[in-house]
Amino acid sequence: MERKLLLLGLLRMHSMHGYLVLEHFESRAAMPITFKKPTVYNMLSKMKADGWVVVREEQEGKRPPRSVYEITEAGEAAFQSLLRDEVGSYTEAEFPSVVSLAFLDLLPRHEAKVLLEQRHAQIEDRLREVNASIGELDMPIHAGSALLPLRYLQRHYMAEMELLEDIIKGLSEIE
Amino acid sequence: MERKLLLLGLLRMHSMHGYLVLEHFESRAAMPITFKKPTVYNMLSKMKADGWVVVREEQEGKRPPRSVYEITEAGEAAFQSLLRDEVGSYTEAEFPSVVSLAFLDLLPRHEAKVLLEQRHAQIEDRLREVNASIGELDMPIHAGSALLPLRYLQRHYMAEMELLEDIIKGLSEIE
DNA sequence: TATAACATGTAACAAGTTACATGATTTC
DNA sequence: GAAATCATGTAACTTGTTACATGTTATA
Repeated sequence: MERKLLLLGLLRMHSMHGYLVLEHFESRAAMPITFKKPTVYNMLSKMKADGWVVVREEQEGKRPPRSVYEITEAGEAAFQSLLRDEVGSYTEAEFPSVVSLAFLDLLPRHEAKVLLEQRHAQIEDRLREVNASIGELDMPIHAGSALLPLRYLQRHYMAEMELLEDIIKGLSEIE
Repeated sequence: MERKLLLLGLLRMHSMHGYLVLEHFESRAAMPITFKKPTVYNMLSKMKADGWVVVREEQEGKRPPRSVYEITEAGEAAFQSLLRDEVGSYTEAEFPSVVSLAFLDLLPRHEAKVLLEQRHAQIEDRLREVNASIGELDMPIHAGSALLPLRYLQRHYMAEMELLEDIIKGLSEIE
């Protein structure tokens, strides 16, 4: 559902073709969720079948023709309804990477430390990416609620890193 | 992968039958991830086919017969290898419920507030569940790393609630 | 002239879910 | 005697991914 909301929300701002949509969602630079190519193209044709969008063929110069998707009234109604559903309800996130922490004490202290530091570095990279994409926006103060997901990701990564630091510190101390 | 790790980790502590495994994973009381019935039974038979577990039929009194799964040496090796993979790497979580926040400013302030309060109440319920299951463990201090996922969930829910409170406060102030 | 970027899709597969199906036993 | 719990599974479906397939046009 949240994928539909997101795609409709994007098309609502600007009509666009699939390839452009992809550029928005192939990285987690703006959203804590990603789409792959076939997902986007499939969703677009499903939305067309459902009457949520209409398609217009466009050709700029000699480039490959584009199918530009524009939201319809039915699409806008779907968006409004999805928005209310989604804002008012909480869908659990799953945290696959937390599972393994339950078995941490089975690893030799030193090995655990090395592995957790690896993990920490990976999260640090993601945080840097998010920071970068926030920096790229002009006047982030005026960006309104579009910034919330990014701020959320920032907070989340920082919390994860703090947790790891605590665990690593704990491992070192008891030695 | 993390599901396999978790299932192996459980069978490693105690051999058990599918129904008992289910009781561990149908709620998020101990892990930020859940399994449904067919998933558990399918995984168990896959693990059997892979030689990670052996099955023993057991009958207690006149109850339905149970298939008790016991981890093998190959299963233990798989567990050890999965554990190292998983601890050392970070798998992104997706946050479906954050997506809709990007469009918050499209809602009338008052409606947004009501919906966010609904959501807040739902998270509060989950937090209560987690707190309860931590309370049920005896001597949580000695529980070792098994407690980490629960503490993680606690932190996560609290952070989500704080974020919502901030947003709600922001909505009220600008009125 | 090779490679990256532009542009769109299909087919086969993977993972997990819902709904279906069955049957005994304990508890109310 | 009905309902909940114990116990195991299959079939069909949903969602999303990887791999396959194609062709043009800038760019290095």
